[in-house]
Amino acid sequence: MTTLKDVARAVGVSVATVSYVLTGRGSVSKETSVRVMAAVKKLGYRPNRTAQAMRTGFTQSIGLLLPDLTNPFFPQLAQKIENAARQRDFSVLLVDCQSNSDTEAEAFNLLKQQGVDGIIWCPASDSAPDSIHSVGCPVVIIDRPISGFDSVYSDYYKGGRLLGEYALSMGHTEVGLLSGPSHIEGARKRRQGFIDAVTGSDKTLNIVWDLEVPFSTELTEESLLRLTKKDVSLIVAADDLIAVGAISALNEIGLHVPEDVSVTGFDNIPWSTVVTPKLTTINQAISAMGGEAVDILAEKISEPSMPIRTVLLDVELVERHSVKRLKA
Amino acid sequence: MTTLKDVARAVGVSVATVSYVLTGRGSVSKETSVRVMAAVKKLGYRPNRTAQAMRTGFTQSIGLLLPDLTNPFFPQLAQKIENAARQRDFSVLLVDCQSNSDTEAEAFNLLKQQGVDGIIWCPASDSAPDSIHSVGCPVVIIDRPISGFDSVYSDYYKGGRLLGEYALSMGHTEVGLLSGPSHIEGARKRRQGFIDAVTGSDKTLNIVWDLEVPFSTELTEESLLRLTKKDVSLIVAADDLIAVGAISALNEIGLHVPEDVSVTGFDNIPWSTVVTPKLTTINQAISAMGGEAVDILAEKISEPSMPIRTVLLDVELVERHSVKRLKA
DNA sequence: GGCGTCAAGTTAATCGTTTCACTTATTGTT
DNA sequence: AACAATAAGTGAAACGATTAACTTGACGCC
Repeated sequence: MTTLKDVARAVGVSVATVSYVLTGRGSVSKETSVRVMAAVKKLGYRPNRTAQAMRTGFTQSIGLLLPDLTNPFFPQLAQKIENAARQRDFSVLLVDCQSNSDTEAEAFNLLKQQGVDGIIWCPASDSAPDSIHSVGCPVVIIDRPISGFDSVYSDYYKGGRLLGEYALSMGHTEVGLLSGPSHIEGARKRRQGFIDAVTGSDKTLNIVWDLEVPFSTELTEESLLRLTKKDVSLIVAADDLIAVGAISALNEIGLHVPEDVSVTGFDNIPWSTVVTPKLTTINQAISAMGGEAVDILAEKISEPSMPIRTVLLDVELVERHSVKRLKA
Repeated sequence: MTTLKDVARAVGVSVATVSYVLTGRGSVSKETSVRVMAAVKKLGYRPNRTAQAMRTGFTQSIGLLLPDLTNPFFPQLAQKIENAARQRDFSVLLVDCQSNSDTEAEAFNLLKQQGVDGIIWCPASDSAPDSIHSVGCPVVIIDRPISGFDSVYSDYYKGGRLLGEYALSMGHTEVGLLSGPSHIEGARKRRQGFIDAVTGSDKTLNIVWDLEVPFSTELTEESLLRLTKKDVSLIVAADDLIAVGAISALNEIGLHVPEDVSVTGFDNIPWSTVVTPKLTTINQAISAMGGEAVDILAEKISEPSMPIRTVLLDVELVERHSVKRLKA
């Protein structure tokens, strides 16, 4: 590795001068400046980030703490975040805690130890571990809001409403809910949005059952059993993973989607276009989510006194082929 | 952040002594050792990795350079690698180059600058950029071998053969190949394995067409056109993504899998069980791949003179429902 | 001519560890 | 009793950058 010293020696000036040229801070003549830059280029010098970090306290890296990369929602997010971060000259330290809350709590200590300048965190549940309070760097929360932190997430409530209005408009009257984990606010909001949209004096939609299942293609025993009763015309799943699991389970018992029963999802993950039938779902602005998170974090890093912000991203219904129209 | 100095002051010894206790290197009495450990615990001291890196030259972090996280094969791998690395007390710096070779080349400079101790790299193509030669840390290549580097990848050739033998055993005689990019060795090997298994004096299988398509669900115009000709009973796709794309395209033109035409994949990504029909494919030992890669890299980091190794992982056919038996 | 001002550099301290070289006290050996 | 060997610990240099404080010389102004 070439160091400042090497460059300084090559040009015949002190390391301070080279540093001043590079940071553009001191007062250096145009001529030396040019000579320094030439040497920098020639030697392929790049500042040692470790040494910079030692001196400045900033590592130019951020932590990305995710619950589970095998949930296809997260890789997309991770890609966007990594790219946005790199554009701003930040590296990304990845931690996948596999939805284990102990690992998650320990991750904060780990990231702190590595000296990250900030953390983008998608919580595995609705609460923050104690370790977050001693982390000493900005944290922005993504996808699953926790109060007291900067956060960026989609308008789940609106998504739920959109689905409710759609169900109504397609003439469904008997529906089953495969709600996500109630300890996750996003899941609760989706459910509430749907319920608020379909209940009221003049509404005719009947929620026949409402079951809590994890965000996974593996449904619970109870919900699997419920599917066999054929007492609903539409199943509203809390996310696409659940929807896909439901479609599989329905096929297994000889029920076709959407002919026999309709299904909706949430998230618009890539899977939703490869299953049969293609899934009607709610699209989240993942790219914007990643970009916003990085923007906010970067701002907070350079200006820690910034007030806490919450950015709510708009969602939209994407209609595909998993819902049957019952009446005109 | 608590520093060594704080601990030293609390105990009433020099920083050197504390450091010796922590690293277990110097000669320290049992008693002081105990007192130091107590203070470390009480103050919640953790060595500053940046400072350690400055002194030792090791950052305890590795780079993970991937082509594209939206290909569902990679998140699985990334998760395994991150976990294996963390177990060994390494952090993971993620770079997703989105299959852009300039970004990929620049990533090596970036990772070098961040001071990673080693790099796990899945190349976007068959060749290494120049920047890799000046990176100055071990690199292990994963999934897509390049000669001259430590590498771990699956036995693609065997996978191809397995598929060929299976095709034969199921009585298919007219098959079409959706081969992957010919600039990727893994794709060439799969194809060759298949061809070697089905050609020979006593073999009756006929390769009607053989088209090159990218590793993606988006097929090329040419291959789409070919699908409409209905001149094959089996389509052998170079990976699951292509297989899924083919199934979609076939459905679009009113052909059913496997009744009208059979399809096989390769990789056994999670998608392969959610499509209809579930995909018959080749399973790769992803967890082992990640684990081995980290093991080899860690060894090479602590002992750079280790000889170059190649580990070939076994694959297996997983039979699901996308291939129809033509004759007993 | 003396003084202040400014530009262009340099010197050296600093960040938190690790580790080499050193000191001091204690023990063992003859 | 003298001396070496060892245990237990300290002091300070080093890693590579940034930056405050300082030096030097040139210039302008009265």
